[in-house]
Amino acid sequence: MSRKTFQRLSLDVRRRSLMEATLTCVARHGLHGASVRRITEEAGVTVGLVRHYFGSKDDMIRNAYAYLVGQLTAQASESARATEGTPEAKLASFLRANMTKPNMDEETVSLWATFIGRVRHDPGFAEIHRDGYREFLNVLEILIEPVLIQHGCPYSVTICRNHAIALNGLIDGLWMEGALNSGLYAQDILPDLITGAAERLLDLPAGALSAPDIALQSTQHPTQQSKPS
Amino acid sequence: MSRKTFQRLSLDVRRRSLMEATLTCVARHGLHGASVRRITEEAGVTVGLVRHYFGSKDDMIRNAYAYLVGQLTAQASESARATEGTPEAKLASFLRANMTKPNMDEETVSLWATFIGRVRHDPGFAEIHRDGYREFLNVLEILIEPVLIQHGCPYSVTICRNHAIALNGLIDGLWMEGALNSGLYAQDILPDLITGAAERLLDLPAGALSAPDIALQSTQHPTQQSKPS
DNA sequence: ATTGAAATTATTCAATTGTATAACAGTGTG
DNA sequence: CACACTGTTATACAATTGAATAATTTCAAT
Repeated sequence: MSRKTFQRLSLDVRRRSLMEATLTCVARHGLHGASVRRITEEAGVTVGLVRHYFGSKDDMIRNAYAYLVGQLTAQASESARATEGTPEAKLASFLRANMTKPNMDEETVSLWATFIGRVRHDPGFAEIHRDGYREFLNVLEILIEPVLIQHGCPYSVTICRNHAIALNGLIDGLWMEGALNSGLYAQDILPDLITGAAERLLDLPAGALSAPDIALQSTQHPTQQSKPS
Repeated sequence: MSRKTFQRLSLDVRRRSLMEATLTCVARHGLHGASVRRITEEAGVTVGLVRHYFGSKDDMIRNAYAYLVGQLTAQASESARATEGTPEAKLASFLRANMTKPNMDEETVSLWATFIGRVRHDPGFAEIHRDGYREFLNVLEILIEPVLIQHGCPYSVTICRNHAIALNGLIDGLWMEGALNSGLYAQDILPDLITGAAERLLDLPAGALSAPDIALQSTQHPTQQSKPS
C-alpha cells in the first residue's frame, strides 16, 4: 500500500486550485454541503492542505468568495474597456455583458447568492461584499458620466451616483432572476430589455444605447469628447 | 430527573412555530449552521418533532422557504391594495413599501439570498421560487397597466410584461443591496430613488409617482378611470 | 549524489450531524 | 375517572464534520 504520489505546486497555483474547488463545491452542494473533504477531493488533494494554505475552512471560503467577486467585477469592467467607440457603446457593452454568458451564469448566481446570505453575520464577508459593490458602482459611474454629459442631461456627482445605484440595482435584479431562468420568459430578451430600460433610466433618447451598430459608428463619429490634437 | 413539561399544540401552530424557528436559525447561522438541534431549541421543543411534523430536516426547510416567500409577496401586495387612490399612488406605494421596513429588512434579505442559492440544485426550491416570482410579476403588471393607459403610453401585453420584468429587477436589486446596507449611501434615499427611477423606466412625466401627496389628491382627482355612476 | 526544508499525505480525535426508536405524558372521550 | 390516542420527550446510533498531529515525499540547493 503506497502513498499517493503528488506534485509540489507553487503557493499561488495551489491556493487558486483550492479556491476554485471550493467555489465548485459551494455552487453544487451549498455552504452546508461543501465539506473540507469534498472540496479537497475536488481539488485532487488531501484534507491537510486546507490547514496548510488557509488557517481553517472558514478562511478558505472567505478567500474563495473574494476571489469570485474579484473575477466578476474584473470580467464586467473588461468587457466595457475592450469595447472601443462612443461612451454609449461602452455602456451598452457593459450592460449586455451582464445579461449574457459567461457573466450571466446560473452557477455563478447561485454562488453569489449563497455568499450574500452570509454577509450579514460574517464581518469578513461583509467587507468583501462592500468592496465589490463599491468597485461596481465606481465602474458604472465612470461609464455613465460621459454619456450624460454628451446628451446634455442634467449632471452632478449626486445625479451620477444615484443613476449608478439604480442601474446597479437593475443589473443585479435582472442578472439574478434571469440567470435562475424560472422559465417565465426567454433569457435572450434580456440584453435588449436592459439597454432599453437603461436608456429610459438615464433619460436618453430612445435608441441611444440600443442602436444595433453604435460600436461601428463610434470611431469616426464627431460626438466624441473633442480632442484638439 | 423529571421530563420536560410540554403542551400539545395544534398541527398548524406547531408547524408554523417550527418553520419560523427554522427561518430564524437559517438567517442567523446560514443553512449549514441551522441544525435540527438548534432549530428545535429555538422553537422550544425537542428534535423528535421534526420527524413527526415534517418527514425530514430538508422537508422542513423547504416548507419554511415557501412560508417566507408567501409572506413576502403577501406583504408587498397588501401594501399596494391598502393604498386608496390613483393607480400612480398604488404603484408608488408598492415601490416604496419594498424600500422600507418591514419589507426591506436585512435579515429577510439574508434569508432570501441563502435560499436563492439552493434554487439551482434543489427542484423543490426551484418550484417555490418560480411560483413566487410569477406572483410578483403578476402583481407588478396589474399595477403598471392602468398607469400606462392613463398616461397614454404605448401599451401592449408585451410592453407591460417587459416593464414588469425590468421594474422587478430594479426592485430586487435595490432591495438586496439596500438592505445589506454596505454603508456606501444612506438607506433612506431609496424610496425617492426608486420612484424617480420607475417614472423614467415607464416613461411617465417627472413627478408622476414622486409627488408628495398623490395619495391625497386621489379620491376626487378627475384623472381616474371614468366611472359613470 | 546528498541534504534539508516544507509541501503533501495519512491518520486520529472529539464534536456535531440527521435520523430512528422507545418511553412518556398531555388531552379529549367514554 | 379510566381509557386510549398521539403529541412529545428522551436516548441511541452511525455517519460526517473540522481540526490537529505525525509520517512521508518531493524538489531545489549544494
